[in-house]
Amino acid sequence: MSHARFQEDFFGRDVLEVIPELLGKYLIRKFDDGTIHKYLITEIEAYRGEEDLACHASKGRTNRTEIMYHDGGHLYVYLIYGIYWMLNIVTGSKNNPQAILIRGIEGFDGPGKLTKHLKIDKSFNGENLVTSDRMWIESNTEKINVGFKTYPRVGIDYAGEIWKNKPWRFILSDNL
DNA sequence: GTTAAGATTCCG
DNA sequence: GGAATCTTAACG
Repeated sequence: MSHARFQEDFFGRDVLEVIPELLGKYLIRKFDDGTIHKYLITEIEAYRGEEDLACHASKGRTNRTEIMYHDGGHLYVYLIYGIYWMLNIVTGSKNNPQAILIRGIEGFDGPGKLTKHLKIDKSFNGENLVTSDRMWIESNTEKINVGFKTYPRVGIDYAGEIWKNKPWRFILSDNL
């Protein structure tokens, strides 16, 4: 099969619409040595708008969150705890800050672990998944319908009961 | 300029 | 449970 890279229209919708569809799809990484690897996306979380107190954009538009205000399809990458890079995919329309945190891919569970393996760093912040030659998303032709379960998001105790309890963490089930 | 806290992981 | 480790944002 030729490339089935996802385009702007996929990422441009509301994050809650995109997130169940992103599960079970492939994250493609082309490393500097030219090798291309495909990773099944197994665990992701949604962060939705300024009203979502767990979303970084809840504090408004800053240099850090600027990328989330762009239209969908860009990457939002930041360092957490001084050690780990977090990989997020921006979704939604322009000036509508949303993102999906990639928490797990096949073989590498944990947002900090997978970015280490994928060699993600700050240079990926703002990367465009539609035009990038080192990272993009492809459809999965083998598994059309995937099962998933939802859970509350992780590590956001500060966000208050309402947002803390939103079932916006999606995990791929053993499917079909 | 200083400081507090964080979308995590590993070790004990 | 605690440390590692550094960027961001909120002070002033």
